[in-house]
Amino acid sequence: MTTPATHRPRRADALSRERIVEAAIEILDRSGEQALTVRALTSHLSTGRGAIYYRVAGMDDLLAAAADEVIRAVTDRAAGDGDPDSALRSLSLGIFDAIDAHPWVGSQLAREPLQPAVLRIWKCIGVQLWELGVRGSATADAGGALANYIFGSAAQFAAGARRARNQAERRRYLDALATAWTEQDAGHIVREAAAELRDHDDRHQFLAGVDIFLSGIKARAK
Amino acid sequence: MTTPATHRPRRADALSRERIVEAAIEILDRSGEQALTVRALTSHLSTGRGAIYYRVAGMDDLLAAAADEVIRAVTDRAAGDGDPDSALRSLSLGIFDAIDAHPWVGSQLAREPLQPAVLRIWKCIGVQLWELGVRGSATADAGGALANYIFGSAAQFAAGARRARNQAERRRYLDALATAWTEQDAGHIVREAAAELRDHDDRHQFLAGVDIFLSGIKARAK
DNA sequence: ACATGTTTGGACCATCGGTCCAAACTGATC
DNA sequence: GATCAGTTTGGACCGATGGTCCAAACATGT
Repeated sequence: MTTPATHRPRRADALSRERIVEAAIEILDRSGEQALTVRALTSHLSTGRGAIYYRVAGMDDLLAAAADEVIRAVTDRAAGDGDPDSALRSLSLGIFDAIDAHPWVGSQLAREPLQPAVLRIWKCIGVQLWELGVRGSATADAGGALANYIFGSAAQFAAGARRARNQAERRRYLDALATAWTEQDAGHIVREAAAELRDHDDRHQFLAGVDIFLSGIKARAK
Repeated sequence: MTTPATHRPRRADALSRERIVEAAIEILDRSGEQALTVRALTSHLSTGRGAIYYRVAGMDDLLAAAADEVIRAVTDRAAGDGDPDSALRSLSLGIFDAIDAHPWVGSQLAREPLQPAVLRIWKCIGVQLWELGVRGSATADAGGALANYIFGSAAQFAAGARRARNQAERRRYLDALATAWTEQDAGHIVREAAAELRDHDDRHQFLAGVDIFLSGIKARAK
């Protein structure tokens, strides 16, 4: 009576959720977040809107899936790294680099706590914290701290990267930040910090933050 | 020849940037981010679109101004608090509470690094770190760590608050998070953490994160 | 060959942010 | 008090968006 669902391609290169997500990532990487529209997808895949909404619940779903695709590669890679300390560091760095390569992931991570990519990161952190000997409610505290630090940095760096693709623009951006910082208040105190800010390295600063966090965990564990 | 610009109201309750921002905050608080449209503003202020774009550069400008309005109140209040440690704590808590009351601020903070509200927070943190004895490049590291932690938490909690206005929904949300966490992997390790997650208090966890960072900063200062 | 239920493409809708411009208004000037 | 110049304002308009819907096109099991 009923035909059980078997695979039934319609075109030579049949559409699939994977292919759609893949195309979405391509568009996001090439032209940024605001360029990922359902229309851009349809023309890129040379199909119609219905075909896409048949596989994907909507824009949110698509973005979440794309981010998860990128993040999964990172967490899978970082899972096996030696001691928990360096595992957490390499996980963090992996996420940082992934966002550096795909800025849109940064904004996406900060947008929605329940999305797969976020859960993935949470779990990865949770496991390493356990290895580190963190137990009980301290797990949620420490995990939340590190995860939220990562997400916050992700969003900020992503916005920075989006704004300043090349080195010159980046320079101008940091100058603007430092200037805005000083001119708002002539206090001598902020001066030095602003100067410091001017030539700092995002990647280095990010890792320093992770270390601060790890130090804090250990200091409180005693 | 030319008439120098004096104040020249057109209606009894003349429009002004302040009044527009105020109205925007009202809409955001009452109906959430997605409800703040230029059209909603015009009808709320019973005016036309041009009148708004005359005072405000666009949606981004408006959101940044609204967030700054909320954040300024917090930083002003926290500026005078005793020792740097408790000043940083009360600043963080102030931001947390502000976001609890105005969830949209959370998403906004994570969106754009150069916006006034973010600079305000950065400066506030920078000053207290100086008081704490942090100098040189450590300032940018520590400040960035704390600031990005705050922004990340802000966005995550904001998304949570948006999703779960009442207690029942909140309950369901945390359950979903814990369940998603466990079912993805049967590993015994994650179980405990997930259970812990189920009945945690956002505010408490947030403050714990701040303390972790403060511990870390002090541990590394030695 | 035929019937069946699945895939697909594109027309359509409401709505958005933003631009533009002519009318309405104000205060200064003659 | 009439005129004028510059400032504010309201709303028509535009292109584009996300999402819904449905009839045609199709592979498959009978």
